[in-house]
Amino acid sequence: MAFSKLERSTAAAQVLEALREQILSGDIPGGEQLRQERIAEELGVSRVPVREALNQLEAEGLVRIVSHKGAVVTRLSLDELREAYEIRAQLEAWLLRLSIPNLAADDFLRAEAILAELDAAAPEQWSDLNWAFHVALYRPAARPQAVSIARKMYLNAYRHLPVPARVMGHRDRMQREHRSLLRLCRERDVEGACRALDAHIADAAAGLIAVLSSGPAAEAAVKTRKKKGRSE
Amino acid sequence: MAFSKLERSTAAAQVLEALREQILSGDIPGGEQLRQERIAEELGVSRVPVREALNQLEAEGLVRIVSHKGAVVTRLSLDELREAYEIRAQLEAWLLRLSIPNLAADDFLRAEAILAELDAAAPEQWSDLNWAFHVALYRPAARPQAVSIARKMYLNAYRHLPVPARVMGHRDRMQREHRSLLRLCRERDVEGACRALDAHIADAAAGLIAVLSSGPAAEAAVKTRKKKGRSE
DNA sequence: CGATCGTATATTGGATCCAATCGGGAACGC
DNA sequence: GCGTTCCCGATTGGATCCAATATACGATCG
Repeated sequence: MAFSKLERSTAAAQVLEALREQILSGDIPGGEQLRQERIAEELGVSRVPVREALNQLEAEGLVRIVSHKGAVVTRLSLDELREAYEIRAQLEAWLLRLSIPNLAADDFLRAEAILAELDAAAPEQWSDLNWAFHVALYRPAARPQAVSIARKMYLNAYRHLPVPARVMGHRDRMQREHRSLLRLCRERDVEGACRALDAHIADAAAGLIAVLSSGPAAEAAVKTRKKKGRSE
Repeated sequence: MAFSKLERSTAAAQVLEALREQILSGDIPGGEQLRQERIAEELGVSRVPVREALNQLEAEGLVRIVSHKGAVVTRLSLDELREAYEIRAQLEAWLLRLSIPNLAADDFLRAEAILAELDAAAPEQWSDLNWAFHVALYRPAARPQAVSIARKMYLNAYRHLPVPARVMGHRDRMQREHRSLLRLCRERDVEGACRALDAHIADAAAGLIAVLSSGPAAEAAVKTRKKKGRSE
């Protein structure tokens, strides 16, 4: 079995965590059917906590449940992906605008530390570190709900990027954009920083959409894997 | 029992719908403990679908579940309420900006019909109609996720407005603001309309916050009711 | 030969039963 | 008198069992 029986709080919470992790990482690709029985036995619990977790995931928009048919991992259309990035751009630009005047030396240090970490990190960590960098810049804005929404949009889009496209990805370019964004924040150039942030997000969107629309081959490869069974 | 056994899809979905309705309408006030047993017998189902519904509500942020202690209806702090309105303002201004150039005669007609309906409607319908008006203006933007987020923020804030404050509320003022906003949209005055919308939302926020911070009496009255039991 | 209806099976939805945990109160000791 | 400990009731979490429903396959009839 692929999972180890963790010992923490409730079984439902563990199942939720495990499933969410696997969905957001792309380990379980969009379109995949989630069978309660299989998940239950893989995690060593009964179907009840699995169902509770699935319900929660549905409310989070990560799976879609149809009565008596089961749960399927959702997949965002190109339009939905575009919109997710647009929403991020709107919210994060606003956050940055609020934040820049109050960014402290501490914040800059942490942001730089994250960038340094990102330079050396393995691809699986890029997503989290990238987001950590963004959030570091928004801390003084003190708008947790907005950050949470933006994060949700970020993760929900990122999982659609096929794994091969992540490693060969545009990390250098991203890092350049990060560093110039950080510089603009240091100079308290609100308008410049917001423009840079907007461009940065638009860039990421364009990259994802380019991969998805030009290379349906990769998508197909991911889809076929679901048929073979993922029980190893 | 307060609920009639509806016959539709699954029991869990019915419970979810019923609970969400009651929470968003303010019928079940924030801070209230939700006992599975009671809800189950009131709706004539077992505790299982109730738990599934509660899990979903937790993911929606309407209740908070603590292990082995139960579910409590969440209550937003003043800061959180302020932020919810700010997020609405950001997203809806963006939506309006996208929308105005493409608003058709049809849209204006529908918006006006909603305003007319609002003039005559009972207080319980104000919330839905108010939102329907806003959404009518955003239709050409074709950004369903953003609308959905804004709606969630709207509903989540509105349920905190004590019922007495709703009826004596500022409907006339709201309607004036609605009509001038609509006029600006007709004139394709993007900047003016966005300013008006921003002011409109800020107004609503100020009203709610004024009621909540000046009149903790009403809040206390609501809280005490929870002790008496709501079984009628 | 094809379409349609029925049945059989797999899978989900729900109910009941049991276990784990929390809260409060009583008994005990200091 | 006050604090501590232990136990009991209440409530939630989880497992097993049963019911309902959808899908697939095959039989029957036109």
